Amino acid sequence: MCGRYNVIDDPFMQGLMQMLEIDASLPTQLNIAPTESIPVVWRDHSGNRLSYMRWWLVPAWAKTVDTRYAMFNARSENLKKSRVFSKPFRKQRAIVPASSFIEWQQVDAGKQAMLIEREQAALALAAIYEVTVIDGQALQSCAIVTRAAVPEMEALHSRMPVLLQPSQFKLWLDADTEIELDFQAFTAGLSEPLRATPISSQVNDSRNKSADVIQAVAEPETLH
DNA sequence: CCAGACGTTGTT
DNA sequence: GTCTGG
DNA sequence: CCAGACGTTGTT
DNA sequence: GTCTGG
Repeated sequence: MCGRYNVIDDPFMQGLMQMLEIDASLPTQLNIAPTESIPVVWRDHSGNRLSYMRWWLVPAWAKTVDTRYAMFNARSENLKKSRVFSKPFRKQRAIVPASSFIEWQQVDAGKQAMLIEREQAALALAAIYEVTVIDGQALQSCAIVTRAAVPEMEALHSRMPVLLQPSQFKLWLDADTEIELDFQAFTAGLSEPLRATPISSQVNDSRNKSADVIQAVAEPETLH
């Protein structure tokens, strides 16, 4: 999973942007949902670049934008064989900077939203992007790559976004490098603990962009 | 060879 | 139940 | 991802 | 763009 996340303009995010060699800060965006426009770091011959892309990948051949298929995530296990994902996986890999992401944990009472974050750093989510000509206009769109949850997170949810370490940034963004399905980040354990905080159900409504959406409703738990 | 169709995730 | 919008 | 809307015919 | 069918 990874169907909702946050960007917060704080020192952790600024530090991540610096590591990504992007000379810009990202404005705070809370409760970002699929189909919204999100900041994405990708690489071309001139170096790393920042673009805003539609968070819902549009296939290269599509003539229109639609949401019939769930393309805001891309399973890492399927990147190579999928007709939609194979070219982006080979040549169009990207990083989505995130302060935290949201998981809904199934509990007896229903679903509890959990905010997942690192304690002392922002997150680099692995992504792929595509460029599609729609009505004569080039549209950039992207999907966040997912993987099986690490054991520490399984109780919360069975899937999670692929988290990249700074040492992997260059390799992942380099279009000339071939990445295989056994890429470390698809299967690695946690390099640092994650913190999971139960938050208000106000986050459920993607139209709610107020600070209330990251309000804790119980004590955080450290996953390690 | 060309024509024409094709795309997905997470959850139950 | 299924599709659309954010 | 979740929330919220969604339907039809025959007739004027 | 890439695969399948003829």
